[in-house]
Amino acid sequence: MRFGFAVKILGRENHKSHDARRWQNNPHLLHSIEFAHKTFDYLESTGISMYRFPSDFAPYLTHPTMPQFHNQLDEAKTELEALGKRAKQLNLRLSFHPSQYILLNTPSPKLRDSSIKEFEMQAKILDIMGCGDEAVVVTHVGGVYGDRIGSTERFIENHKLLPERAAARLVLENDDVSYGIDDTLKIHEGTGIRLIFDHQHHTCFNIGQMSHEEACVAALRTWTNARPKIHFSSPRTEKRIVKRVDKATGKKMAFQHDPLLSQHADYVDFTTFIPFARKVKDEYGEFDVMVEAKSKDLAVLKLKHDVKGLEGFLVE
DNA sequence: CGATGTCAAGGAATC
DNA sequence: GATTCCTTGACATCG
Repeated sequence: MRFGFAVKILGRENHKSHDARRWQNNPHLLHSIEFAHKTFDYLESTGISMYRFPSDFAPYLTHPTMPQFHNQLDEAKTELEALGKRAKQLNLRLSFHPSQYILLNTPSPKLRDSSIKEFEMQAKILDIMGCGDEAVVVTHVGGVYGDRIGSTERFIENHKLLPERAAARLVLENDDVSYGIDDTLKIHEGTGIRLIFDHQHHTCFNIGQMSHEEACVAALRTWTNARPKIHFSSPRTEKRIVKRVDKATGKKMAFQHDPLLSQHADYVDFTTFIPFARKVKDEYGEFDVMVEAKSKDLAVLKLKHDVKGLEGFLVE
């Protein structure tokens, strides 16, 4: 079992995950790759073996009005290959997760096509790096557009438009408001797409009768060519004070929010994780865990510590 | 240097 | 049809 986190390292100060400068300053994938080597240094020194790249790792790579950025994969080919070689040496499992604006099931052909381009490019980065089938690009089903059934079917239809390499990398995750495991399983039947089970999302949105363990095992069984992976996080339970601009006065006001199931806690509640993971492992076998906690890598290190030496857990 | 505004992008709820 | 929230960090500019 591997544990990983997304994008940002909290355990090091002044660490950048990618070249985030604005387009006026000509950011480039080559700079992001240098940062990624630093990230890999950290993964190596802490023993973390799974990592998700930032979605804008290659800045403006598919931006419709900025063609000057569109050749970055060619321009950084050698460096990407070297980065991939190093990932292999470190036995790292890598992934991407495009942003909320990338939507395969949109009714807009324009947005659909630009989304497909984005999936294709992120898959291509992993291809150039020489990553195996375990390195995936994660997406959600997308919007409802007033018609859940139609929008689900449109995902299946639009999936056929993906270039072969993009389709091979793309995997589908259940979300917390619109499309649950029942929906993603249906889409799997129609497309063969592999499924990520998100434990917290299943807590938020589960219109069927499946338990977390049942739903998870069903998702894991869609992986035929690589070890499956799940997302795990715990809901935030404490109340939270946020500051927002009050429209009437223009002043910043403090608002108190109730705890929300969909918000991520700083760390993972291992008293939930351990029995869940045990059951799933008994039923299915080995899988990896992407930790989506606010404390990122620190939460991974704590969870690894929490399960270390426990019967049934072989932490890689 | 600290504070504040801004960033490519969509969807859903509300009126 | 227009507006606001969602939500996050870091870049970039302003005073």
